[in-house]
Amino acid sequence: MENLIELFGISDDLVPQKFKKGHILQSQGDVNSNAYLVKNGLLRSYTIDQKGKEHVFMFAPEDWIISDIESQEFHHPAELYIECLEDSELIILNRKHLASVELNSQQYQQRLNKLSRRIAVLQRRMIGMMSSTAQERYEEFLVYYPNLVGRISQRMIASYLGITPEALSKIRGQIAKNS
Amino acid sequence: MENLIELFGISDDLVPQKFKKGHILQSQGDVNSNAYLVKNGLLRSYTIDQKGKEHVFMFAPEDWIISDIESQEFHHPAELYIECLEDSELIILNRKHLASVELNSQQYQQRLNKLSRRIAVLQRRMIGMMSSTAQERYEEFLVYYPNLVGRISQRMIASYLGITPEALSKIRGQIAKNS
DNA sequence: CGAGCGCTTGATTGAGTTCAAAAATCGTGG
DNA sequence: CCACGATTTTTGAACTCAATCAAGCGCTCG
Repeated sequence: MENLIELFGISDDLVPQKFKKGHILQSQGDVNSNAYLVKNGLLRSYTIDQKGKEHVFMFAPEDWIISDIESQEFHHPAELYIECLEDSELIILNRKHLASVELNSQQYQQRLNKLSRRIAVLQRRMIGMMSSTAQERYEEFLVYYPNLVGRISQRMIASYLGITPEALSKIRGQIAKNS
Repeated sequence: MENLIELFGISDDLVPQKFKKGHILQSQGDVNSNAYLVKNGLLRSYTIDQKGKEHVFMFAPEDWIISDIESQEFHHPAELYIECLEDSELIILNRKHLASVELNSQQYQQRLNKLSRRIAVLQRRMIGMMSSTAQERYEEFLVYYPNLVGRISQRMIASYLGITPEALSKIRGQIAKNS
């Protein structure tokens, strides 16, 4: 946890702030987007597509950092909403912190490492999306995020998996039957 | 192009090597994986799933860098094959180059920038995968990679889009009819 | 206590897959 | 440069997984 903060080369003025469940930290289209370090609680990022449907992009429980990278790094309008799924305490990292003064080599390495890890996760998810059925993806989700399952509504999990809540409910019924 | 090499802090011993179309540079399971900088030609990375089906993960034309990040960065067995789709000239960047001696701050920033960009691309692709039909994804592909379309077989494009070649053929037929 | 939200269940529909076979294109050796 | 075999692309019919539509149950929190 401590080293997550060191990652940004700053430790003053980074006081955790409290937000209520349901609070939307930033919206699609926002230009000055932040990154959020979760001290405790749970966030999600998501988009709303042309047809008005939500798609969860990622969840961020304790010790995770969440942001719209494209917006934050390239100053584009954000594609993602970021929302509190629980009452949460967050450290807000704005552009000033992120594009901060000279970092040392180790801090850079840590940042590179974090980004690489995220790419690895996305890579696995993309491949799963292309090669696995909804049921297989759900079972994989249970394995990878066992501690999140109880905290997140089925609706959100379905949205993360790229299916409808109805489809997930049927899959769960199916799994329950075979055991 | 030049600055792509500078990105790795080295300019000696990085001589382009030639490979024939069809050559497989690395396979699923390989542990000592490299990154490949394409001077000219065209590469793809792909996996083969449990059912024996190929899924194209990305294409890399001139000036792109391609690698299995998880393998390269975290020393895991590679999940991706990397293959030449055309006769190609490549600069091979092995771990020694990538985990190289002290980079300067600008070089680090460039690397962070490259990784962020790749995340942005993956993010867009994931969201498209969840919210768009096969036809919409194909049309978006035509817009984003107009210069690749003629160089890549329909089979590969279908695989990149996450559909079968038959489905893509029907989509193309449909589009041709309406114009 | 009631209204609304989340989850389930069932019937119907539809986008894309699978299987099969024909037509077009590519590449290689003669 | 042509011819032949192999691969790619197209087309069609049957099928499947997940979406949609609709209705009902159970909570919670207001």
